Amino acid sequence: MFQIDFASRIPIYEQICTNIIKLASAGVLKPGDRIPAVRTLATQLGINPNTVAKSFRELENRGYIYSVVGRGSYITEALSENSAAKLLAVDEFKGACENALNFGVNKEELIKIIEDTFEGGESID
Amino acid sequence: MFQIDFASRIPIYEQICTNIIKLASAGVLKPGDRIPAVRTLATQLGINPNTVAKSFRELENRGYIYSVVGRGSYITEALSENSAAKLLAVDEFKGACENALNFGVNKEELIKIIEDTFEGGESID
Amino acid sequence: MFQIDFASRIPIYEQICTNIIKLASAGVLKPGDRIPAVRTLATQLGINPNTVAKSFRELENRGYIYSVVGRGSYITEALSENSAAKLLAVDEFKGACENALNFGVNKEELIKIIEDTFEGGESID
Amino acid sequence: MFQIDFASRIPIYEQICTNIIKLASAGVLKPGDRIPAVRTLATQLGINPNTVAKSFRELENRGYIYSVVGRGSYITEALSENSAAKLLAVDEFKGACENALNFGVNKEELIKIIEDTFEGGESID
DNA sequence: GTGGTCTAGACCACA
DNA sequence: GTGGTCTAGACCACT
Repeated sequence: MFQIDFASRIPIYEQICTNIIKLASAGVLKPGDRIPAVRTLATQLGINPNTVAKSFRELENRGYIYSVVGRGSYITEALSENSAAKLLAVDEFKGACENALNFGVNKEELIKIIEDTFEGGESID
Repeated sequence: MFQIDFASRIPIYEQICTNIIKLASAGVLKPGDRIPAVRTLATQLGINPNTVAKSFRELENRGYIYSVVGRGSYITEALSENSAAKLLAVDEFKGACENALNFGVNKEELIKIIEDTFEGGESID
Repeated sequence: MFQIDFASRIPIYEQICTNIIKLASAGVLKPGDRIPAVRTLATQLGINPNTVAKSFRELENRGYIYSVVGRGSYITEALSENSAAKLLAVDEFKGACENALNFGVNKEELIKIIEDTFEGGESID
Repeated sequence: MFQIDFASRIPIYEQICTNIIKLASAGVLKPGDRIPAVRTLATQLGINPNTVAKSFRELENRGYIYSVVGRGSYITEALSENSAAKLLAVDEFKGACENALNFGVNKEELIKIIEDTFEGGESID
């Protein structure tokens, strides 16, 4: 299904969340689809079931999946092909934003970049 | 000089790093400038000197300051007001911006994120 | 695993770094291998866990190991038996050798230095 | 006379020692020459006289200079043009030697390099 | 006085 | 159990 980067500092449970979102962005997982059982996925990835369970709990909290006892976990409408990619893009944008702030780029500069981007982008269509 | 947010999940030593980078990016600290002594800053911020020392070590590893025993710590050229790091941050921001545009995030959403970021981050005062 | 020379002027944390590098260069530790936990090693060596943690952080900065919370620390590819670092060390040695020759240091003197170095350093046992 | 690198981690007093040895290697300072007074040199270099005094003490301990109260410090025969360069070369060689040891280069390899170097080098003459 | 090293504790998130 | 962060002390070499 996907791989865990054990060398990464990003918690495994978070990598699982991101990967499921990515699979949804790619259209591999669609709303209503059943995702693998906790134990199955844990075995596949070679990690502790508790860790997988934690990521499912996290995804459920965010409203991206819902779990039914005894049946499994399912993708919700909130994690459709387009919304998933959008979520990742927004996350990346947030990170870049904070980074820019730290290096003293001022707000106006950033807003100008946004406006340039949107102007250029919209005229292409 | 700046304030530490003890309620934040971001480690104190990292907050110190970020704040020094911000001060340099804002032009308050210039290359060659001496930054306050470990113990002095620790007292000012109301934290343990070891924590301050840790952030100085971190900044030194990143090449932003250099420390000399018996003399103090100094800002390097790498941390000038218009450093390469700043340009990189702007570039990354541009990329994230385009990506967000491609995935249909609208302009207002992005501007809101910027405003949230700058609100939370601007504790330099 | 190895011994710390408490009488040495070389910081303990640096001795740990060096010893791990030596073990890896000797092929005892291979890329992917897990190194002992901070607390375990600290107990074995009879030192404070913080000191061990510091050396692990240092090794991680140099790219020789990577640490993951909850899992442990692992040797990276950069620290393989025939790593680039080793080749670099050999190159540096060659340069120093030629330089010594140019300044009239005689062969016996150099060989004596080598023997002194290897005598002091070979506490891997 | 020479410059101090304040950004370097090498203690200033040691930089002074090395620089005086270098000047002797270059033939600028010859045995019997008087080296500048502690206070003069301190002012020139922009450092504390205590630091200069310490390096002079160090050089005197190594037998490279001798100081006469009220008259100044003088280069000894031990620091002649050739011997000085040799000392530096030996120091560099020692460092390279330790480094090679750390990366698991074995003694025989190093000795082979030395022999190759001396073979190649002596036939050039 | 400066930063660097080390110890002996504590609490946290993650697995 | 793992590593990461933080505090409160101490001693050291260097300026």
